[in-house]
Amino acid sequence: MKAQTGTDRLGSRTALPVRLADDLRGRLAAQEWSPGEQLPTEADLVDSYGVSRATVRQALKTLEERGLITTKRGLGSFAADVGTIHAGMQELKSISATIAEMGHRPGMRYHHRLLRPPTAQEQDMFGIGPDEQVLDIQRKIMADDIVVAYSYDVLPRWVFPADFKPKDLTGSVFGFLADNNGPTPIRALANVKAVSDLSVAWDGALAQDELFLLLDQLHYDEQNRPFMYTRSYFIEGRFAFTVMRTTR
Amino acid sequence: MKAQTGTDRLGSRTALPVRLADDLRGRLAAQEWSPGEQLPTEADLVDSYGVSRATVRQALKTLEERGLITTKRGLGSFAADVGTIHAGMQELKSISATIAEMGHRPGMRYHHRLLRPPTAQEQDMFGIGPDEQVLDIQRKIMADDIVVAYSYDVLPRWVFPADFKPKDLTGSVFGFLADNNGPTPIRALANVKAVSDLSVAWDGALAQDELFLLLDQLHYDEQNRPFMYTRSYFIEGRFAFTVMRTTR
DNA sequence: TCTCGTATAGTTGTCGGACAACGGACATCT
DNA sequence: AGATGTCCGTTGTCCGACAACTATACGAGA
Repeated sequence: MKAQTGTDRLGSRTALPVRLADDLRGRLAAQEWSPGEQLPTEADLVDSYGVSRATVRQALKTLEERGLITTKRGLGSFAADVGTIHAGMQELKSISATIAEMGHRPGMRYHHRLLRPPTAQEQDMFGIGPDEQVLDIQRKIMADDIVVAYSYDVLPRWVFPADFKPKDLTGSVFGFLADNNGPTPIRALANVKAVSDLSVAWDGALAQDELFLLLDQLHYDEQNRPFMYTRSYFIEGRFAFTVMRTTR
Repeated sequence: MKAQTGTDRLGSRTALPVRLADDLRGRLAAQEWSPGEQLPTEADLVDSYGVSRATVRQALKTLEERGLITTKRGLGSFAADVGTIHAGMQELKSISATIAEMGHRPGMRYHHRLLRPPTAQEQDMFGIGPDEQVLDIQRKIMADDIVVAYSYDVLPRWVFPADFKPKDLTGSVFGFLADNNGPTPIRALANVKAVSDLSVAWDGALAQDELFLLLDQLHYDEQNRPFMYTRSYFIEGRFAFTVMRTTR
């Protein structure tokens, strides 16, 4: 009767509040409640989803932190007006997934990918020795065949299978790791900068005064190990970045 | 004995989990636990702070979403290694407060501030009529007397007291609103862009090829009303922006 | 009729206790 | 030595209860 065993009205086997939050997010995106309108009360959600109030409250909390709803004590929760649910810079997803969610066709073109010894900085960053190798990637990322970003990535050798060859990597890096028993990204610390550097593009396909939004980020896995460093140069104007800022 | 009535080990009258999270954040910043080290268990925190486990869990949850700790079922919560606690772009604070937290002395210099009729776009954005006025602000924001940003702000007239004169506004806008019964910012939706436009600086104090990180944001209050639109041009390199990106 | 305080119902915030699910450590068996 | 089972500590989820808060309705008094 309860959702303990698996599927009641929600998906399969991830954390219960996460599934509930995702479901509500979908209903919000579908405009089930117009902006400012009151959502079902916590008690109603408990009944309709068959989960405990603690679970409901945690799901509502994350939606509130993401700015999709506001909750007022003694009154209820209300839908915020964010017409298009913004993907949001703070959600950690692969660039390809983000492009797909925006309704475009993701693609990529590898400029090079090779195994090489790590620099001193990379040894320190990944906690590896000078004899362990790293995979060095340079690629273009495209949406509907239009270049939206140039990305420079570095990963330590251990994230890949023992018999890995650089040529095996074709599509999304995250996708490859998920399929090959690699680490799962849990979070990333990103530095955001504005840059204007002609040399980021190796194909000379850009205008003189091209601007980039640089996301300089280090990804961590479940064990809190840094396993991927990326510098992604997004061509200004071809990719929208939004951040929902909330007070704690 | 319990923290119900007010202060036990925490501050005064904000939400309990928020106070707890802030306290733990401080202890984390003070390196009370080294990276990877286990924090007290939820049961321990319940005892030491005199709050319920629900409160403890909610506080830990927000710390986890901010990337300060990681929690593993059956094991415990562990301090993440983020040497300097990054302010974070997703925390909604006034620029002045952020500068102060970074250990610098905030300052600002108003270029102009005047009441004027709203543009059509502003009427739509704030939901006001053409006869209501808006306050138009242009100012420089400084840290230790160094200019770090140029900011263009627009607020509808109703956020200010009836007898308000533009000259009354001297320091932080958020501070003024808090002191004068104005709306409290709850969240802001920010667009992040890289720009290179000489005309943003009215004092001609910038070099030719100056770069900016533009935060184009709309602030909302508790009633979900937009009440402040700001375009802040941060001079690249003088202000660090980080985003902790997490999977939901 | 209007104003003001009070009662009331509805909702979220916090509390306490309980059990299930999970991961590690250790003992046991083969 | 290696595999297997058991125990124990911790987090995940559930349940029920009460406090705190808000808006509304109502009634007393002017």
